[in-house]
Amino acid sequence: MTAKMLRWERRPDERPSELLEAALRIFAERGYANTRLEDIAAAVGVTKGTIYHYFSTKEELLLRAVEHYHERAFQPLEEVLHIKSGPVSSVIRLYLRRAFGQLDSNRLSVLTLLVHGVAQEVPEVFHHWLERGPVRGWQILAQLIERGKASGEFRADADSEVAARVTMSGLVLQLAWQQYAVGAPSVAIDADQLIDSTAELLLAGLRPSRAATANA
Amino acid sequence: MTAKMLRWERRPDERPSELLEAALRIFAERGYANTRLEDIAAAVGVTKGTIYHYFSTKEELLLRAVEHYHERAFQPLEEVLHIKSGPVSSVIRLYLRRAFGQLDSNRLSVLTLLVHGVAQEVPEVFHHWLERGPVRGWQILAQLIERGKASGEFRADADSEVAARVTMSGLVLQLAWQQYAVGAPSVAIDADQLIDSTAELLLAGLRPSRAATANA
DNA sequence: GCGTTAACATACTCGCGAGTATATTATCGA
DNA sequence: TCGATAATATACTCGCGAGTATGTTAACGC
Repeated sequence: MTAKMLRWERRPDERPSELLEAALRIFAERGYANTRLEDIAAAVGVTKGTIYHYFSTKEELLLRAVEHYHERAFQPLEEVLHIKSGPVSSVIRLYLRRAFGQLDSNRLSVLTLLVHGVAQEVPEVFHHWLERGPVRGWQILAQLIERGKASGEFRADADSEVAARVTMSGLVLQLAWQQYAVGAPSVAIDADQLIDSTAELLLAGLRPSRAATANA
Repeated sequence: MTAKMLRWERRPDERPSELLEAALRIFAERGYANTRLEDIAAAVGVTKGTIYHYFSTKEELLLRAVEHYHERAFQPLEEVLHIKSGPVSSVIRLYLRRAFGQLDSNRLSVLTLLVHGVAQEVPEVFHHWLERGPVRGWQILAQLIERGKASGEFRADADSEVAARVTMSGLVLQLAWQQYAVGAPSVAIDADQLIDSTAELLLAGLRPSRAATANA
């Protein structure tokens, strides 16, 4: 047994992302203002000073944490744009399930609440999140709808921009609120039902009516 | 000219609502954490001590301010449930316009961002807002959709719960984000187009398909 | 092995704002 | 008109946590 044990390690490469992930998690749990940098440091096993070695301010830490999350989150989503076979409806169903299904929607919800919380305090973070997150999200869906319009699968007079926006943000908000289902029972709903029903409603709204088809 | 002018008035009846309205406005502008009670007091022409004469804590002030807003906001919305003539579609269009149209959606957006900001700090306020605001909002719409299903105007297999939820929260979030259109230009959109297109998309999604009608 | 320095820790400052204790004064009732 | 007291102002406390200044040590290059 070594009398003098190694008390801490140098981890210049892993530290930053360790800190970013802990930061996002704890910020989301307790809120930005209620989280002390010491808490984040402790969660990683270091102290506050270390944070300031890598990040200049609490605000920057948050911004970088959000960036760090978006980097990974959007890869599987943008993939669906490469699917060219089969009806667009199926691609849309797949897209919505990938974006909001499974466990990761948990993080997404929590991040949504977090950034809204700092919208007035740190608007830059909120803007950044808006552009890299939701806007990208609905632009992908809008593209898919446009494709369906071009192929005749969807009504030509459908407003794809609005349809994409409302669908995506509706799901985002509903799922975010699920975090608070305890304490507000009337908010709770099954996530899969929410996603699937929404997809079907959207597709039904986009499908050409019989009348319009007859005209063509 | 009176040598000794009246420097302040006693207004035991008006003060509370004056304070509540100023509080909601300033909280929304600057965020809950960034707002000092002294600022709210100053906006009304009093000092911090006066606030503590009427409200026991900053948290209570926020809660009461949200309540105070909801009291007035939902009256015109619940009225539409009494409209029994004409197609349900028209009632739904009217409802969405009343809920989100005009200037008051401004307040609604700002309030939405505000309460999300305190979701982790002061969950009670958030829960309260959720139940009295959004939940009530989508329950009204769900009722209308159910009525349309009963009358055969809408598809019998439509998921009115999910349709109402996603439509309402989608609009809420989109309109809330409009507050930040400056600084994030790709978010900006015309509010009326947003509301009208959403209404048409929803109604198109609810209308029976020709096939289903033929079966009946 | 042995400086050197980057990666950490430790110990402070410092301002801010919620809450409180206390002083002042407007106004009502008798 | 004169207490009495509710409505307001004033002046403080006090804890908290971001940021900083300065130590300490792990690990790499030579």
